[in-house]
Amino acid sequence: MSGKGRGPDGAARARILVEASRLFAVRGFHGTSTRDIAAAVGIRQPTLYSHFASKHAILAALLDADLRPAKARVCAALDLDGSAAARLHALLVADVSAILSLPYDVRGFYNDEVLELLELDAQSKLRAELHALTTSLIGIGIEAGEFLAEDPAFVRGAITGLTLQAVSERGSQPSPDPSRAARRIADFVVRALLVDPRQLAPVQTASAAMVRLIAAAVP
Amino acid sequence: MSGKGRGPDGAARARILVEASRLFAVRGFHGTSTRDIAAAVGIRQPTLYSHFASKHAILAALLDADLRPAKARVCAALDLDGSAAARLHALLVADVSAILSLPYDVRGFYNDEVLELLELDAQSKLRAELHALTTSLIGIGIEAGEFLAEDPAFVRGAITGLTLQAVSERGSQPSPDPSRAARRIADFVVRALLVDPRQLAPVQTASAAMVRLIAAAVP
DNA sequence: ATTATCTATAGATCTATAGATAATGC
DNA sequence: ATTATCTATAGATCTATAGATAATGC
Repeated sequence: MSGKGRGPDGAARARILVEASRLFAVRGFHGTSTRDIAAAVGIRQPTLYSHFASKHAILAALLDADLRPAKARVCAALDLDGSAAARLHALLVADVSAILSLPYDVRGFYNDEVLELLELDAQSKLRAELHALTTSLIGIGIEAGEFLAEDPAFVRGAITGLTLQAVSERGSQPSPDPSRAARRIADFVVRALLVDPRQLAPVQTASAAMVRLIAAAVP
Repeated sequence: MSGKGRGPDGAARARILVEASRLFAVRGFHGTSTRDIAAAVGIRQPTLYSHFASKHAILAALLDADLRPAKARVCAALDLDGSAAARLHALLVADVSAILSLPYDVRGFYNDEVLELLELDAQSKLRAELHALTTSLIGIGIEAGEFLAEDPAFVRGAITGLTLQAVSERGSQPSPDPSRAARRIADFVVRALLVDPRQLAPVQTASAAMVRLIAAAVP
């Protein structure tokens, strides 16, 4: 299985994605060469092109692995019955848990700069949809009088920062207890938004069941 | 003054920093070539090297312009008398106002990846000191019973995310009203941390005078 | 005389392709 | 027979240096 041997189908591709995500996280997309990725995987540089059409295609595959399930989750949260606070809480728990459980180091994904690459139009559009759907859920909470009237885009910035912090602490290993870090973030955000912070406990209770529904909605 | 003319002393250097910051923000450090920077400034690529020893030196100068005053501010906030809540609030107002007033697009600065470059050891160390000082102020507030016992590093992640959001909304133009956005961020963070959210109003009052003291402490 | 700018270019990358080789499956 | 891997390399960059030129200051 060493030397010029072939690995099982798809295994090389999976390893390329894992190692590329780590390198992109530490040095950035442009700061990582295809030689760097190949060296981390233990293959020669041109062999990457048997698995991906281009370096951009590696990044696109990584972004899709993050964004596609995220879109399914936010759509599920918007379709649920219940208060906006409970749904936002459940969405955050499900989102952060899922991100911390990915086999990839996602620190490099939350960098708008990489999406500016023209070759990533589809991922850029998906990210914009995600942002719009998330802010609409925050807006529903504001209109219902559950949340303080903060700018939803501003709140989303805080969520992104908290998520990145959790992802950075985890480093490149999947988190041992993703849901603990996820609940902490969800609690922090919802408590900061609630008009009446004493509602946090009932919101947490309602959220728990919703988390499972949201997770089940991901293909 | 066009063609092969010389500009006033230091003007070219200042323009290089402004344009480089915009390009680094949009495409990242490694995604921006020295040709790109020169083209944005309107000079030839090798002329950059009359003003900076290397491409890294441009980034180092930009990071210093952000980090050095930030360190002076956090030291000033730690030296002030008063509650941790008021001092943290004032520090956030002063910090975010200063960042939004810089002539640079700082979106690319908050990317840990660029600091991994070995040539930026000094800036990396300065950033680490800043983080330690900020988290110590949060820790003081927790020990005093003013703040909920959130992990300070986690709170710092939220602050970073909120700041980046404000910086992204501003784009590459200095903000018309930096202190408004700054107060919004400070209010959000302090309200989320306070054990008793009704303390926000007195904290805001105490903060206002402190903001001036912190700003005056920057060389 | 000084120096900011220019042209020209060395030397080191980096992405991607072409075609050979060897391991597996039928 | 298929295909994952390899070696070799084309062609396009990219950073930085060398040395010429022209604008300013004394």
